[in-house]
Amino acid sequence: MLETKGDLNPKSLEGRAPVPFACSAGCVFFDNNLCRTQQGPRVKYSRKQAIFSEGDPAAHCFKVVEGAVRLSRVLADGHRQVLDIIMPGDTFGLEIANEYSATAEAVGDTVVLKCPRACIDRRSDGDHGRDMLEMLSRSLGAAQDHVALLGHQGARERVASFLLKLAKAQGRKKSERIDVLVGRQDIADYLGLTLETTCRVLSEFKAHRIISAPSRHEIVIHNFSRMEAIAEGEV
Amino acid sequence: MLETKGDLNPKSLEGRAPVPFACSAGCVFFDNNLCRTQQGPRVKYSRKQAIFSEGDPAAHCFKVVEGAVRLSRVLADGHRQVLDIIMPGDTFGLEIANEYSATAEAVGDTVVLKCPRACIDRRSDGDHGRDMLEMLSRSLGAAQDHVALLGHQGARERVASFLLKLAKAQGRKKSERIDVLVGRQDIADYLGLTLETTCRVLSEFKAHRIISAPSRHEIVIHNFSRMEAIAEGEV
DNA sequence: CGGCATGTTGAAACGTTTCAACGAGAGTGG
DNA sequence: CCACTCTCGTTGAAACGTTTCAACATGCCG
Repeated sequence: MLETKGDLNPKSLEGRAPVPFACSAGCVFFDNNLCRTQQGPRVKYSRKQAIFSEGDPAAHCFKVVEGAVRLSRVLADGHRQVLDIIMPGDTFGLEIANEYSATAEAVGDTVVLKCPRACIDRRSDGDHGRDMLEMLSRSLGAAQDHVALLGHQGARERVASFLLKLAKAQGRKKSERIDVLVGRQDIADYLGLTLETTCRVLSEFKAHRIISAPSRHEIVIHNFSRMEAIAEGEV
Repeated sequence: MLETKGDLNPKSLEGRAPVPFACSAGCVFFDNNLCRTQQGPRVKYSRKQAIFSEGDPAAHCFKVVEGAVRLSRVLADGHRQVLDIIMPGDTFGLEIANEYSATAEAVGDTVVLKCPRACIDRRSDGDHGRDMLEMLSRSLGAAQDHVALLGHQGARERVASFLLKLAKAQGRKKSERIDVLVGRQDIADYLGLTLETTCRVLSEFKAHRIISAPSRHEIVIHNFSRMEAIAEGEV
């Protein structure tokens, strides 16, 4: 069930190899407001399409503009671990090794910015260097949070944390609708749980009227502070 | 039971604030062979001493020269998660935020290199920029490996992976003695297990003659490939 | 030598996984 | 438009592994 991967948008800067990338002072890739300005070398991927696969030569790094990207790895035993769900504004695929260490796939229709790695290698100076450090640092922080979550938390805490993460990423305040971008299996693989356990916890939250689920892909958090308490382990 | 923290060595460069740091072209911090060359702004910490604590202003970043450093975080529920055990040659404490997001403590007597963050901010260019990216990238890779480990692995796999990680970090080949730098509780907190489970797994390995433990702080892996098989989940 | 931190082992309790069955929704073709 | 199928989600009951609680062993340092 492999899907074809690569650029959907033939007009991306990708093709013009010799001129590496407009990566000097004003490189849009490093503009944190980019998601709003909507300009730059945007590439579109459709639902479930692979952006790169584990082991591919790490030729570009990316920033999510719209949609979301699932970063995952398949373990020796066949299980899949979702390492991160990357939201608009965050970056992925910035590797120092020559190969990607994980697979990135679009979750729903997704727009990303693509920056050739040559640009990183040649011009990792000044503000760009700092920006890249910042991106990596943020990814590292997210990974460490993830470790802390998987280390000592039960199923309830994990699911609650995930919902709060989604709510925060989508800028939601109390009692607002959340778009659950990914399916239950993805949530489970991200949280290190089984699909069934994830489902049961969600049902439990529903039963306690902490959330409701108008549809498969939407969740409303009715009791935000309760949810935060659960995430903190205050059963 | 808080221990006093800070420099043991008053002669460290720490005090001479106005002259930021000899961080130009030849900055030793970025020399990957540094552990061998043994020169530079070395600071010594003794067993269990804090190098920095979660929330402290992130004024320096560090590289381990000798010994090992435990990076941990205390969660809301009081549990402690060990995020990483940092071995010679690897870096820690490189934050973009203004505060450290975890606590770093020396495991046994430890020598580290200390680089003021000002140096990072001002001179994150050229080769240094790349080196820093490389460090962060390596930390990120380690964190992602850790996530994968905690996500879908049982106690046996976790302990086996940890022992192999130690062996690798110490450059051991088959059937050599490993220095278990940290205590059982640290191993447990790193692996997201309880002290008892960790202990039981170790005992099981001993019973199967895969390892032996001459002392509390030493382990010999007798059957390396068996250990690797266990780490991969091939029970 | 005592005293305390650390490590080890046992048995019961607990939570998650597994296996299995069923339900609901989306897309397809008749 | 309906019936079909396929994927995805939901729920139940038993099996499994880890945690918890408790007791005991060992090693280290005063």
